Amino acid sequence: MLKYSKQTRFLLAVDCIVFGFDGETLKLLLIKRAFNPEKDKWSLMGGFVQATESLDQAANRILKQLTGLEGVYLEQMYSFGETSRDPIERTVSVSYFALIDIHKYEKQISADFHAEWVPLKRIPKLIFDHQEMVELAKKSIRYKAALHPILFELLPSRFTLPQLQNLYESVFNASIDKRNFSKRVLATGLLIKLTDKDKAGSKRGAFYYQLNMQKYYANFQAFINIIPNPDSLQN
Amino acid sequence: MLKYSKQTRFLLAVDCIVFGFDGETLKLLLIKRAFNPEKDKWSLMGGFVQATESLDQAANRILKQLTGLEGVYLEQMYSFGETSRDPIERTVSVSYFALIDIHKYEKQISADFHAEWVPLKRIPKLIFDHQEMVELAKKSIRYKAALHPILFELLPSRFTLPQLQNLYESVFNASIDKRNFSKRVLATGLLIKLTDKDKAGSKRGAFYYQLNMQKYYANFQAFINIIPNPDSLQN
DNA sequence: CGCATTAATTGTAAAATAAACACTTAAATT
DNA sequence: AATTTAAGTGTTTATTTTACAATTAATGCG
Repeated sequence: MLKYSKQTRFLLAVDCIVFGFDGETLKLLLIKRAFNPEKDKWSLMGGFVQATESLDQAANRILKQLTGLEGVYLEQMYSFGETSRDPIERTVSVSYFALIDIHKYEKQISADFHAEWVPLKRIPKLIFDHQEMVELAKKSIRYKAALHPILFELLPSRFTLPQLQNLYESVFNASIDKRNFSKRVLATGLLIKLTDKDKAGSKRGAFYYQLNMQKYYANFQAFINIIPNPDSLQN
Repeated sequence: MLKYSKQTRFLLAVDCIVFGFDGETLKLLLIKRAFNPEKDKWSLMGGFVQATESLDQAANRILKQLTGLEGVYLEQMYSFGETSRDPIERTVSVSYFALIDIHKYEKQISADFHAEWVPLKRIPKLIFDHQEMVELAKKSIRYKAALHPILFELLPSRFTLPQLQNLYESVFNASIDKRNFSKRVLATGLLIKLTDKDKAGSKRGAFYYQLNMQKYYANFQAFINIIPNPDSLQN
């Protein structure tokens, strides 16, 4: 078999920035690294790409190892290729961000992989350039969420408007007028109001909504402006 | 030195989708591949990442080889990692798109590298998955240009409003009302009207403008809406 | 030299969208 | 029954976007 024999070959890794939302707080899934180098330090979930799998397959495999979940919302973000980003051996990392419903497996996670949900506001020091990856991921979901309805991926199938607003406010680090917010969100036609309420958050209770999946998939690429002033994305 | 000894290593390539605009037509810079496999077939400009350079450095090096230019607008786009995208040996390609002022070196290009400017509407069959890269690049610049003033990178330092409008219309494959277009563009405050005219395109001549570089760099991240209906980005 | 041609330039009114703003209501608790 | 707490809801104003066509500058031709 013909080969490009003179060329250097590189280690390829995939790193996943996994976001979750518990109805109150935006969180990242981090692990205590189980092997050297940087054993026991906080890290994103990552792993080496195998010879037989594509990048997307690698990302999905790694995410499944971490969370047990398949079919998670996963999007390639950026490839990090500074020559000395891994002190042991040069490794190029293809980063992905994932948005998952935190409730779907709050438990199995930490048991199997020493993983933990950490509030985005209190991310510890991370290994290598993972800090930089997290920063870019925050920026990326803000950017994308300003234009597309991706944040629903973070919510359970039934959710309330106050929860949704809370999520948007967390992602954009802004407070939004609730009258205008509900107008905008409902105007998308993406939400179906259910007849029962979530009584957990208040005495009165808040009506549950669910996504109109038809419209959700149809309009996913469309621009949907939920955020008042997109200039908040500037950073 | 410690190594991740058990892991597979991969060839890493960089491929550049280079856009140019001659005042009339949007074009891509393509080359006739000089080596096997697929010798003499049309291809994007690419090359293998070297052991001592970062991904960005590789992209800049390759772009310089092709165009002789440095300091070109270059942005990492996406990493392609299907296992058999290169039939010879598995290669992961990190793609970049570049926006250049076509006039800066219309000539030296084709001489040195068998490169040619090809109208975007008439791209020939390309090797490997380069077709897919081009499609993604078209989509990416459309997306980005709808929100940020990147298209100025395609224009010479002095340009006219009709040229600029033509560029936007080419990128978005749409026609825009010229009164509304000039209002929007001028409202950004990014343009400085010069006192002389370009007499090439019409009898009356069109005034030259240049970028206010201060504002350009300051507002680059800001959202600038020049495109009437961003839903045209849906595809 | 005036006339015809061609593309550049410019403004306004109507419609749509976004922003600002506060009271009422449902349900649980005391 | 009264109190507490958060959910739910509408209107007015301001801003932005859209639709739409006549005038002007310069050239070349008769």
